[in-house]
Amino acid sequence: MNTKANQKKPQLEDIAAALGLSKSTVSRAISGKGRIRAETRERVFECIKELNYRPNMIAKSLSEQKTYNIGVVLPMDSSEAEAPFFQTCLTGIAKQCASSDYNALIIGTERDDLAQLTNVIENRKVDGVIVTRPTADGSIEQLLDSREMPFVVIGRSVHENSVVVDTDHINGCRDLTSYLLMNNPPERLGLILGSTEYTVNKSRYTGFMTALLDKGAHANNRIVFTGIDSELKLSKAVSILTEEADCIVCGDDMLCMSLLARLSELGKSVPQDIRVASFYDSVFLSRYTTPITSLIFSAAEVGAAASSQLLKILNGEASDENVMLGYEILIRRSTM
Amino acid sequence: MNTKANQKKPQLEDIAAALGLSKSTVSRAISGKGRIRAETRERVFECIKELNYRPNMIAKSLSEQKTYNIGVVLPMDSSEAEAPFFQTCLTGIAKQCASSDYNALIIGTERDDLAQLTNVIENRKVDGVIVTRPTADGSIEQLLDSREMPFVVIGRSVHENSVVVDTDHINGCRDLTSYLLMNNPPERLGLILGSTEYTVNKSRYTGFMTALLDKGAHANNRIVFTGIDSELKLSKAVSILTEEADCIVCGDDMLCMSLLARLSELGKSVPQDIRVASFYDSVFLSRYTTPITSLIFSAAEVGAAASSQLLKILNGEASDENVMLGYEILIRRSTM
DNA sequence: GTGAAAGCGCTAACAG
DNA sequence: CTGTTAGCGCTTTCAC
Repeated sequence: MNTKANQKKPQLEDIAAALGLSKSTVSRAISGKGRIRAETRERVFECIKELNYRPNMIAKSLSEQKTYNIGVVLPMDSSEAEAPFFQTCLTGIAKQCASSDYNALIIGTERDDLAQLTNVIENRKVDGVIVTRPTADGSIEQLLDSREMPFVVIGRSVHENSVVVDTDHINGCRDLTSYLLMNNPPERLGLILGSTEYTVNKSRYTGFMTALLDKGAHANNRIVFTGIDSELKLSKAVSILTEEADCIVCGDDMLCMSLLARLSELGKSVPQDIRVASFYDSVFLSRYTTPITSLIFSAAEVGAAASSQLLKILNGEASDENVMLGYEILIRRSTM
Repeated sequence: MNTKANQKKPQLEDIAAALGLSKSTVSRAISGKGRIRAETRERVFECIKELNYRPNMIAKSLSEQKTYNIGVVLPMDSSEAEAPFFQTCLTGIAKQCASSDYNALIIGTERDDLAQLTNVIENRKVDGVIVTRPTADGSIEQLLDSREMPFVVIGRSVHENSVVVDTDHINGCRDLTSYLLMNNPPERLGLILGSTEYTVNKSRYTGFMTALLDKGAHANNRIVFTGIDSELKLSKAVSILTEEADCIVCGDDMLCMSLLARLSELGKSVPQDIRVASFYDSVFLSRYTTPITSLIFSAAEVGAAASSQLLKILNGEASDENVMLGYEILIRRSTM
């Protein structure tokens, strides 16, 4: 019961001494690498518990040239900083990392400012990186690739060597659009998509267009808007849409929320005057006055899957395969 | 121009050799500690640039027993995972850290599950911690304190030795409530606050009550609800509020959003039938159909201030003083 | 003002 | 199967 005194953190050497073994034997017992007698391992584990030993990760890091951290590239532009997707995604990443003794380290990017990323790479603070929102120019992946930093991209990447984890946005958006075209088909179906800077919006566009093709219809270009990345553009788009569309699909939750606010200002009500659906759901839309029909998928699962892939790569389990996750479509009042 | 070949990362030794100096001298030149001739330092810096040297942070860590990481304790309960405050706050933290060669490492907590935090502490992955949402039992701070991990708390803490960075919620909520009581005073002012688990909600309650006291009024307890932490409780509260209140103040943006959805279901319109204000603003409310009057402050600034304080503490600049940040009140249509 | 050498705590050959 | 010995790359006494 003298555990209260001598509170110095025990290290490999201490437990080796206590057992009359050498550091390396203890190290092997812990790592499970190399030959070791089962009984010895038992004794080591017991002792570890008794002395409450925890390895010093920094020393381990230096020796193994690994940090046991993965970087998470997150958009920090004020326009995106509040988007629920990234936060929820981070939840999944953190949880998955925790189950492998890894931790998630934040890397903020603003527009094309990759300073934080560059620093993290140069300071060797992470073993790998998850890119949560790839951009159209692939600059993030390019940087990562040139520095030989393993990475996984969430969403479609323009970069060739990327391992990708994504929701099937193309088919998802196609299905949602098809649904709209089937049931009580709108006369004039409009679309609003966010910045063309982000690859996900290209997938969404493709899905939308494919659904139209399937139906033998074609888009009314006057009411199909892409690259809506400012309130001004949105404003212009909405003023046309309210006149000429009877149903609008939005690229994501944030955009949809803005759209809904505009519609309300103009005295248009959903779904009576105009129906609305969204290609991404979040609490913004599920709790909206009129719950919004939307494509729904778990950002947390996406994050977890991305971590899982990255960790496999880092462990040499060469799983450089892409992962495509599912989705559901939730029909809510906004399109009834 | 032979920089392309020999792409091994240079280290202290290399630049020492190139200059005919010793590692220790170079180290001193970089750190600025100890005596060193100005000219020597110049030469070292030049060489560093030329060879594009970056110190190995892991080695530095081991030697200095520092990680150059700070942990950010973030709620990951599904109920909070989408709350904009934390994400925006993280933005500020990351930015501030980046400017000091530090990085932010995510620590998720769910309810009273402090497993991730415990692991991070035991694995010595961070030098200090920022707690973004202190709970009523002070368990996080207690753990941190017992492990002698420096930390800063965002929001009021029940723990004595905490350094606190906070918005002045008490006065903020008092001012907002006072405003409501002054201009076109409601007959029956209701309140809805979130979980009593979180200290911030206590501050808000205090502010609300103080405003009533100031006015010589007292609360109508039938329409003052605290501890609303589930849809069920909210539902019950709302059914009473719609009958008995003509103006409602909400604890935060998430709660307010839920309230607004309920009101809408019940056919009540804001502000005609009932006025609504919120003790915290976010994109949820500013872009709502009817923009909501609310207390507004910069989560990013809060995060930045917290990092800044923590970094000072870590640098021994013993700034264990609390920081209280300002706020504004934004009057919007919901209370007109 | 500068250099030599001893760590920081762990892992990984290489011997035995 | 286990012990010995070198590192990993930087910081930091302690001499000179």
